[in-house]
Amino acid sequence: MTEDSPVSRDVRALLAGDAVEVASGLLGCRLVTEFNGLSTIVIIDEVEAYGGADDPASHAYRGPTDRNRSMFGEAGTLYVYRSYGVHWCANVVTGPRDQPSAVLLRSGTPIVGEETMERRRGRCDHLADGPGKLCAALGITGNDDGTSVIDGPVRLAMGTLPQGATIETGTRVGITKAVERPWRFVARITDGSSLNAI
DNA sequence: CACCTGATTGCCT
DNA sequence: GGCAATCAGGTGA
Repeated sequence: MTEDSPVSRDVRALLAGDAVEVASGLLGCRLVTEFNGLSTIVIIDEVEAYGGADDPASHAYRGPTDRNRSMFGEAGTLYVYRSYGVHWCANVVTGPRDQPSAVLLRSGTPIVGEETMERRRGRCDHLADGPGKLCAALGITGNDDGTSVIDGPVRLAMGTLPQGATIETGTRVGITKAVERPWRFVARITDGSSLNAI
């Protein structure tokens, strides 16, 4: 076991709580990848919280399966799943082991490696403003499922939102159960525009 | 083992 | 703004 750096200790502390508590704290944090020497970093600006047996909208609602196993791991585990048979979506697991709870990373503002993201996305706009797009831009795939955001290939780094940014809550997107819970968190600039607006 | 649905995206009208 | 694409996991027979 290696010693935590001050930064990773902060990340661990941040992820210790329940997903709903942790979610807004992830806004402003950096998501970092480096594959084949290509660095990419985004500022996380939209997330959603998912629970376990108490949350009918969660993949973990009915207990562990081959797909959702990572959600039952320790805080900081990455849960990557295939969406609509085409896209990858990434979550950061929070809270104690065997107590499923995770934050879906829905959107980010690119700050490093935009050129790499453009190539991976095959376009020059809307690089990471959606859960599937975010994974595509950062090169995150099912290979990264179960790895740690503390010391794995996909890392979380502490960060803050830009001056004047506010956090807006809303209902989760694309679900059909427990639709009323306000477990979606979006960072916005004071004029109401989204952080990643082109 | 067949059927159904989805924590989405991007193109078309 | 509407809708097709696309397929693996999950559910029920």
